[in-house]
Amino acid sequence: MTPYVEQSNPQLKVYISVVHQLKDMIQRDRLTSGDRLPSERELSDRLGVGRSSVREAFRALELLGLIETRHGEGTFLRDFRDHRLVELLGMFILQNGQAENDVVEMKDWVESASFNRLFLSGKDGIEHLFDTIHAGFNKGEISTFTHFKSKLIKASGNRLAYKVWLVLHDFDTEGKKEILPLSEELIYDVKNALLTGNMEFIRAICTASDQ
Amino acid sequence: MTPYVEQSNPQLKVYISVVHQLKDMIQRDRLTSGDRLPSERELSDRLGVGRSSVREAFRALELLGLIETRHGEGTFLRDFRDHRLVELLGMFILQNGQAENDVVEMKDWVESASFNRLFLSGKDGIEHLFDTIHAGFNKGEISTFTHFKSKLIKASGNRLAYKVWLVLHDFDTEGKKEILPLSEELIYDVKNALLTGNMEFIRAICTASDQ
DNA sequence: GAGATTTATGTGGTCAGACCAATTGTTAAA
DNA sequence: TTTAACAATTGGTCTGACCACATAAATCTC
Repeated sequence: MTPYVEQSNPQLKVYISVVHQLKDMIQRDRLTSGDRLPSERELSDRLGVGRSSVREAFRALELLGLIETRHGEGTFLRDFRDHRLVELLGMFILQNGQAENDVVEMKDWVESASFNRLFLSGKDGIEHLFDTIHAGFNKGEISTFTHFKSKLIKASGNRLAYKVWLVLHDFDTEGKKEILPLSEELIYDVKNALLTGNMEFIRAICTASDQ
Repeated sequence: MTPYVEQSNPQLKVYISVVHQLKDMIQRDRLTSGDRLPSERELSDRLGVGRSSVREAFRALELLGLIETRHGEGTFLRDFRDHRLVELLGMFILQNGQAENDVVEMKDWVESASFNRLFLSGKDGIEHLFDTIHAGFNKGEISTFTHFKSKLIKASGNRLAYKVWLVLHDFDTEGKKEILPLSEELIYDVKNALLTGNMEFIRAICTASDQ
């Protein structure tokens, strides 16, 4: 009926504005990963909003992996590179009767492209990478072919691709178990294939391991 | 009905478990975009948790753009394409250009692999596909190169890859505009390249259009 | 009876307060 | 000095209250 005075931003929810103010605060104060954010109660007080609204903003950012909360300690900023956007998106994209073939194929694509990227990165990088992988293998930290492969993909340098691969892999390997044992010899073969650009060999190995 | 039995993992926060149960519910009930989710109060009751915990889960998913809440109406599932990945990335993550490079590169991978898949599908499929594309072009339905490209990727057959491409493309083209005009000749050239397996040509075109 | 108006109900939006649990710093005791 | 008990701070969760918005039902008006 009577047109009432509209507020500055009628649609904007409080928790959204808190998110934005947090972003501004982070930029203004040059906060980086590990830095502590104000407590929920202090922020609630300072911004003049209810604590529940602050929590809604915090929980949203926490689910995204942008902040980390420790009970009794406080809320801390995380490395933004550790965001969980891909996982969350994948959680809802990869749901309704997703064709398994699509997932497997896409995973193959990411793997192939990652290996190719690794090959293009040059000899030195590969040598150094396999030094650490060998060390990990000897210490028993890397014991499965899948783990070995994930190290390679991660090391290939595209963080996004690695995250996507992890999600696809999780979805793809529901209830499956590792069948291909990892040996020093296998690692050596893959290394040689990467050095020489023998991508077919690597694909063959991966195909054999992905049952 | 059956009250939710408290989960075994005591560390798991309530709102996280709500997120997972929402995912399961969506999956189980085959909910798709536009469908309504239970109200906060009903969910709170059904899951045996406080309404504030349900809200924390809802707010997180809302910030991601996976759900939509309408005051007085309820909470609805959104199309995954309405995700807020772009804004969130821009707000917090896009500090180093690396993240952006990752997106561009990964998009390239998906495109290349899709085109290759199309090539492998054989002559008949490509001919038929371009019949409909030509029709769409003449009717003005397909007027940009990007739209043309998206048709190809979608037609390549991997629905998941298409979804992923849409997300990546959204991010990649933030604030950019189409610069490559779509012509009948260009369509013809791409078709020939697909028929002959001239992937380099297609990549060159795409690279030229993706500024 | 048809249309407009009011009411009731359901829903999200927000806040305040209470209580618990975990952590840390301070104080008191040994 | 070391250790134990305590207090303060902080996140985790629930409950209840109230408002704003939307829709369906009941009511009124013509």
